[in-house]
Amino acid sequence: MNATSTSKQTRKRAPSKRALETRARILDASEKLFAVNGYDGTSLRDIANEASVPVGLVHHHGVSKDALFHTTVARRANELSDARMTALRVLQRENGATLEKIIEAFFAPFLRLARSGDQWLAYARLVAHVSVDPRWRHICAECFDPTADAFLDAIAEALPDTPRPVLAQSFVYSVSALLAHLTTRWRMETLGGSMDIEDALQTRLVAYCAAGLRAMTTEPSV
Amino acid sequence: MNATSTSKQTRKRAPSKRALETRARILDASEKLFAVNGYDGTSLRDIANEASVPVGLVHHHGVSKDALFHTTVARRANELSDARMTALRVLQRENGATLEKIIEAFFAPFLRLARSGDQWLAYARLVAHVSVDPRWRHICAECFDPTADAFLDAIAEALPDTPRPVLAQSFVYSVSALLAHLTTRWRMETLGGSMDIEDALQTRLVAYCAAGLRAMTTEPSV
DNA sequence: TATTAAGTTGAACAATCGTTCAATTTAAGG
DNA sequence: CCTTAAATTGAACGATTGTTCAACTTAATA
Repeated sequence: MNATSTSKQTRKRAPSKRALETRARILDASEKLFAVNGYDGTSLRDIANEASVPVGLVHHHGVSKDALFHTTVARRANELSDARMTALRVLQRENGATLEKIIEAFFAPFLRLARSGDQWLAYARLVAHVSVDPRWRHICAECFDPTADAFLDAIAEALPDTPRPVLAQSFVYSVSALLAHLTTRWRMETLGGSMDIEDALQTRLVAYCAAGLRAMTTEPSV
Repeated sequence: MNATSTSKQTRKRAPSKRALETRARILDASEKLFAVNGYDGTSLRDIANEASVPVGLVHHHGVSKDALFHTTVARRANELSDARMTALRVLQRENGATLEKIIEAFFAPFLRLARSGDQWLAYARLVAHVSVDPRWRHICAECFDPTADAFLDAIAEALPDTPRPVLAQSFVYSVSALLAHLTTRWRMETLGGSMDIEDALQTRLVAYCAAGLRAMTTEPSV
C-alpha cells in the first residue's frame, strides 16, 4: 500500500535551469531585504516583489519564512567559511602564523568580498542582525562557530600563555569590531570626520584587534 | 475666535499620579519587549498585555509606535549619558586622565548598571538593535553622539599624536566591544568554556580596548 | 514522444498589525 | 463643591501578515 511498493517507480527529478534561477533570485532578494529591514521587518511579499515572483512561489522554494532566513544566512556563510579556512590552512602550511597573520586570515576574506560589491556589505549587516538577536543563536552555532573554533585554536598556538576562555573573550570583541567596521562606517564619519582610504582603515582594524589580543597575555594590572 | 481669546481659560493640567504610573509601566514593558524582539518583532498589543492596559492606552501615551520606541531608548540613554559625563568630569578635575581611566569612565557606568539588574542588560540588547539598524541613526545621533564626542575629545588629549579620524575609528570598535561584552556572553562561553568572574572580564575588556587604541599611535607597519 | 514530478500562478485563508474613535471614568483646578 | 481636561476603556477600522490550496504550465526522464 505504501508508495515504495507500487510497481510504477516515482523517481526524484533534477531541478530545471529555470527553477534554479528563480531560487537564486528569491535568495538574492531575501538577502537584500533581510539585511536592510531585519527578519520581522521583511515580509514574504516584499521578497516576492523584489524577485518578481508570486508570493506562493517564495513559500514553495523557501518552505517557511524561518527556513528561508536560515538558508539565506547559511548560503554566504559557507562561502565565507571556506575562504577563511583556506586562508588559515595556507598560513599554517607556510609555518608563518603570527597573531597578526591569523587575524588577517580571518578578516581579509570578508573585507575583500565586501569591497567586491554591495551584496557582501549587505550580508555583513545581516550577520550583525543575527549576532544581536538571541533568536538566531542556532544559526550562529551552525554557520560561524566551527570556523571560529579553528581560528581560536590557531590563536592559542600563537599566544600559548593565554587561557582559552580569555582568548574566546577577546576573539568575540574582535569579531564585533569587524562587524562594526563593515556596518558602522557612517558612525565613524559622524564622530571623526571623513575617513582614510579603505586600505589604511583595514590595516588599523587588524592592528587594533591584534594589540587587544596581545594585551591579554600580560597580567591586566589596573 | 481662537482658544486663547475665550473668556473661560482652558489651562493645561498636571498629570495625575496614576497616569504617571501607567506611563512608566508602558515604558517598562516597551523596553523589555523591544530589547528581546526588536522594533518590528514587538507589537503594541504585546506591550499592552505586558503592561496590563488596553491597546488604545498605549497609543494614547506613546503617540505612535515610532515615537514610543524613540522615547523608550532615550529614557535610559539620558541616565547613562549623565553617569558617563559625571565620571569624565570627575576624572578631568583630578587631572589623572590616562587612556585606561577615560575608557573606564565610559564603560564603568554601563557595566555597573548592567550588574544592578536585568533591566539594563535588556537595554544593552536594545542599544545593540539600534546600532545595527540604519533606520535608527537619528536616535544614535541624538542619544549617544554628544557623549561620544566628549569622550573622544578626552582621548585625543591622552593620545595627542593620533589623528581624530583614527581615534573615531577605534572608538567605534571599542563601543562595539562593550556591547558585545554585554550581549554576547553566551557566544564567549560557547567558544571558550565557562567564563571568569565578572570583575576579571571587565578588567580585560578595558585592557583590550586600551591596547587597541594605543596601537593606533604607532605606525601600523604590517 | 508520452508520462508525470516539479515548478508556477493567483486567489484565498485566518490572524495580527498600527491606528482611530466615541463613550465612560478619574481627578486636577477654580 | 462643580467644572472639565485628561485618562481609560473596548470596539472597530482597513491594511498586511505567513501560509495554504487547486488549477495550470514547464520540462526532466523513461
